[in-house]
Formats: sequence, C-alpha cells, structure tokens
Amino acid sequence: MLTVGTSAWWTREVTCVNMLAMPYHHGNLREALIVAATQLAAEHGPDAVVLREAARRIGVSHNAAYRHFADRDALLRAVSARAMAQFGQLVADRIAAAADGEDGQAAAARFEASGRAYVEFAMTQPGLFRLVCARSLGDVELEDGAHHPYTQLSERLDELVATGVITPARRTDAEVGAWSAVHGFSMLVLDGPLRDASPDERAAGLTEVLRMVREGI
Amino acid sequence: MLTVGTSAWWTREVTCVNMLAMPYHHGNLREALIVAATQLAAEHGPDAVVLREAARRIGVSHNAAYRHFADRDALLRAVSARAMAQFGQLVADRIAAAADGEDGQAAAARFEASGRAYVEFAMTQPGLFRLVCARSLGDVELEDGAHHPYTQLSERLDELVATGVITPARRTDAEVGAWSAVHGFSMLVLDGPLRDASPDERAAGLTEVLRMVREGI
DNA sequence: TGTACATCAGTGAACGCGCGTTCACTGATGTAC
DNA sequence: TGTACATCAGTGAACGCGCGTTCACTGATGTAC
Repeated sequence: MLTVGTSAWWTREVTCVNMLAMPYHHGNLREALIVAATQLAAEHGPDAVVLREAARRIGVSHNAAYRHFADRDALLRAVSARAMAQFGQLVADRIAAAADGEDGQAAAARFEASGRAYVEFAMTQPGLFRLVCARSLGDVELEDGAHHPYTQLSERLDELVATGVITPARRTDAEVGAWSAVHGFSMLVLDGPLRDASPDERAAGLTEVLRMVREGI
Repeated sequence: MLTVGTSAWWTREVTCVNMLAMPYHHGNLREALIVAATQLAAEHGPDAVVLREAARRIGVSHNAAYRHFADRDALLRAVSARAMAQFGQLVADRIAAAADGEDGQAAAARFEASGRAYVEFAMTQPGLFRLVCARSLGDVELEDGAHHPYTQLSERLDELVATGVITPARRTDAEVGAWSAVHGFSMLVLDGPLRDASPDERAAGLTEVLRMVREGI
C-alpha cells in the first residue's frame, strides 16, 4: 500500500489543544507543503493542487508558501517529482518481490511485475498517475534516488536480452510496444470502457495485455 | 484532413461592414456555439472550452448561450459528442479507404487502418482527443449517425474472426489488447517520451506497435 | 555571558482576474382572429 | 390583409467565487563582538 506521507514528524497536529502551542516557525514547511499538495493531487487530480488549500491544511498562512516556492507551478513541479518517486518506488518494490534469479525465467517474471506495478499505481493512485502523465512522463526532474518507472522497464528489457529471452534486434521496438500496452490499459481502466469493469474483469484484461506483450515483442 | 467546422452557412462573418447588418436572431446559435467551443477545445484542450469565449467568437452576448444550453457542462457534453463524431468519421474514412475485399487480408488491412486512424486523430487533433478521453471514452452520448471508434474496432475484430484470421477464442481478449496498445501509443506520443520523437521515429514506433498487436492477439 | 543587528520565516489585508451564472429587460417572430 | 399578443431569442449590467500574487509588516533565530 502506498501512503502519501500522512504522518511525518513535521506534520503539525491541528487540534484545539496545541493550536496555541504552534511555533511561529514551522520547521519544515517546504516538505509539509509538498506532502499536503501531493495529498490534494491524490484525492482529486492535478487541478486540485491549490496553493492556498495546501497551506490551509497545514494551518499556515497561504503566503508562507512563497518563502519556499516561487509560484504555484514550482510547487506543482515538486509534487510531480514526489509522485514520480512514489510511482518508481512501487515499481521497484514489485520487481524486487517478483524474483531474484539471473536466468531468463526470473527476468521474465520481473518484466511482468514491472508492467503489473505500472497498472497498480494507476489504479490505486489515479490522481497522482494523472498528474504524472499530464506533466509529461518525459521531463519531470526526479528527486534524489528516485527511480523512473520507464528506466526500470528499460532495465528489465535489457535483462531479457541478456538472458536470451528476446533477441537484441527486438530490443528497441519492444520498449515502445510494452509501454504503450501497459499505459494504454491503465488509461482504459481509469477513463475508458473498462472503468466499470469488475476487479476480476480487469485482472483478466491485464493478464491478456501482458500475454500479448510477451508474445508480441 | 479534419476541419472543425470553419465556415458553415450559419457562421456570421465578423467584419466592420456587416456588423451592422447582423440580425437580432442568429439563426442557429446552438450549432454555432458547438462549433466555436469545439475549436476552443481543438486549440487548447478541454479546459479552454469557456462559455464566454465561445459566445465572444460568434459575436453574441454570452448569456445568449443559456437559451441553448442549461450550463457550461451541457455545452461541454455537446462538444464532446461532436469531437467523438469527428473521431469516428476519421476512423470510418480510413477503414473505407484501406480495402474493400471480403477475405482475411482485406479484413486485416482494415483492422490496421483503424488502429492507424486512432493514432492519427490523437496526433492531428490532440485537444479533441484529450477532451474525448477526459470525459470518458465510454459514456459520451453520440450524435445521430456517429460511429464510435471503439465500435468500429470491434467490428474489425469481428471481421478477423469471420475470415479466420483469429480464432473465436481470442476474440474477447483481442479487443482489450489492441485498444490498450493503440491508445497507449497515442498518449506516449502526445505527453510521454515520444513527444519529441521525429515523424519517422513515430511512424516506426506505430508500425512496431501494430506488429506487436497483430502477432500478439 | 550579554547585547546589537542582520536575516530568515512567518502574518494579514488587499488586488485583480476571468469565470459561470442570474436578473430584469428588449427586439423579433409567428399565429389566431 | 391587418392587428393583438404570446412566445422565443437576444442584450447589458451585476454578483459572487476562489484563485494566484503582492505589499508592508512582525516574530524568531543566529551570529559577531
């Protein structure tokens, strides 16, 4: 399960009791704003990232945000980077959990896991997924140590080549095909005709898409 | 080439000369508003569908719109239906131009043409494509005679089964896989890492995706 | 250890924007007689 | 064919909203001496 950063040490509790005890200086307002804004995006998508609302949730005047971000867009970029980091983390976790061998079978399992993780993030964090897509999957600057989902997909394909599962000639093309299928399926589930499908139908659809990719690339 | 309805009979010319001659009654304001609002969506995406701006472009007071649409959302729904109709028309045209035989080869050609047409619409009408996606590919009510792209894809698959190109067993799954790949590729070209790709690279990518679908379903 | 002062991180009030929407109104049209 | 009148389709002014952003300000902190 992903969390959007609900209770970190810098999150001031907003209760009647310690409202009075709130320090004038927040301590880590920049981080708190990113967390709050990421929650907004997670709840209602990119347009819900409203500077004033993020400040409101933290219990700070909205102008305070300007000490840490030049403008709303700077905040949105930071949120985008955060969302991307969470996305990448989920993918990394699922890959790590899938298999750890060096052979072709393990590589194939990790490849499939990366695809499933991609869809899992889209389905469990639609708001963040939309944000990341809208701000161009390509050029979000990553947070330190973050691992772009696309990069991880690429590495999985490299493994498939290294272990002889696919030929080097197919390497380049496989990338486009695999990502298209997985990304497209995610969108169909979020906004498309699979929106109202049951969990079982979705799972079956995903399995089929992954099979198509496996046999098609 | 698609047009968004640039010069129809009801489009009043907005010039100094005949500003004076403008009739009090427009004649077909509802249609004119849809056309103007569709142009807005085509130019800058769904959020650019602004009721006041649409009225401004036609040269009519913005309240006049309320004679024809309950609110902005009703206008947006009409624009969505219009965009979907144009989308469907493009797909139908490309399918019709691809082949007209009854054999498997012709059916396959039409199937591929439908996929290419899907991507073509996304690339040539990104604003309308985004609108149609955002408002859920599933439940836009169609204009009379309009042909939903998805329906057309389904029919192509039916043809492939009828001509023996794919087995009936694969029929259901093929739909999800094919649409996922084609839709995903469109998104990657619009917002993703293929955004900055050259036309040649895109064409190669699309061909590869279609190959993957053909061999994978 | 105490004090002066620069600097940093907050506050509160205000502005302007463009939007969707509503109100009371007027001009044009069509129809019954 | 003419006229009264209901109805339809437009106008112009105004409201309220919430936003991003700016301004002048104040409280807290840390450092040089």
